[in-house]
Amino acid sequence: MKYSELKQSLKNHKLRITDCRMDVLNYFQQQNKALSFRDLEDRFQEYDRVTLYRTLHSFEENGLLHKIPGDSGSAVYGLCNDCGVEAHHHNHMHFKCDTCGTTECIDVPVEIPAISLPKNYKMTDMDVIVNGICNHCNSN
Amino acid sequence: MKYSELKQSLKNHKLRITDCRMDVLNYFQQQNKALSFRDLEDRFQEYDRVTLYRTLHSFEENGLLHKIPGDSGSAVYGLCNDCGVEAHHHNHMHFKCDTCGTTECIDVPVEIPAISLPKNYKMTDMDVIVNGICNHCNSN
DNA sequence: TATTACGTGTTATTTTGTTGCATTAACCGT
DNA sequence: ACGGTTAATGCAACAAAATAACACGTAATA
Repeated sequence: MKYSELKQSLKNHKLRITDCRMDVLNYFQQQNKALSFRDLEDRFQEYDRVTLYRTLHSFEENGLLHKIPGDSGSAVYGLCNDCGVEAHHHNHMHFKCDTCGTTECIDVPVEIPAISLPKNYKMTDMDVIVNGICNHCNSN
Repeated sequence: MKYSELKQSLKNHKLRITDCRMDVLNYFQQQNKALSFRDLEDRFQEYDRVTLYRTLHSFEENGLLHKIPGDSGSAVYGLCNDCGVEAHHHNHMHFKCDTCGTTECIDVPVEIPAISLPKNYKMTDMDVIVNGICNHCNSN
């Protein structure tokens, strides 16, 4: 992704352009998978841990990243596609590979099935996490 | 739930009967919702932190509890209904209330919809987390 | 380019999770 | 009921993850 596009992406989400943010955003774009704080820490030793935490938080705050539910303990983040500063729309699902551990956002819109919730419950949103074998691991 | 039933439940999952385990299991039964380590730590100050960690782990190991995916960072656990020592069967879904933050296991079997995964992906399991307003918060 | 508001690095602190070891308690057979 | 074996507990130390405070530097705007 081009430098100018990254910059525009940050601007669109009302974030100032800084070295750290450009690098982190670029890394997410390149990797095209969900990343944890740990991943960033390993990759960007030139930036302070605290700065990386703040980068993730500001990205999440401004709709550039979304937290992906997982039972691993530490949070994992994925790029948002069409999220504005205010509202998130995540009609996609998440796929976690049992073999390599990678989590991806799959752009198959989730057909919300006719889930009959108990009386007086109201659904506003839904997360679907599919576990299995990803295309990469499956071809080995 | 009666003392003898709690005891039997522990035995069924090949766990020794101890004060801590009885109390924790009883608490899960009473609360009837997902609990975090933090919840236990607050409730049971008479037990050492380490013991509570180990209690959660042994319960999970032996199919008494299951970890529930969440984006909160720290893990949350829910009671298993029909899990044996070896295999977990979680065809139920999880509901997290936006208002009170409570996570519950809803015993509505999840009809796995016809999700068309991309080529070469293979699904083995699926987690569904529904966000919304729970029955309690909805009636206020 | 000067001002302002925000981002960064540093340090310190808090919270969270783990490991090793000595003591205690539960289980099982007799 | 007793005694031996094995597992659970508490304690202390440690390690890792996350947050807070503050001084300094830098991006945006006019």
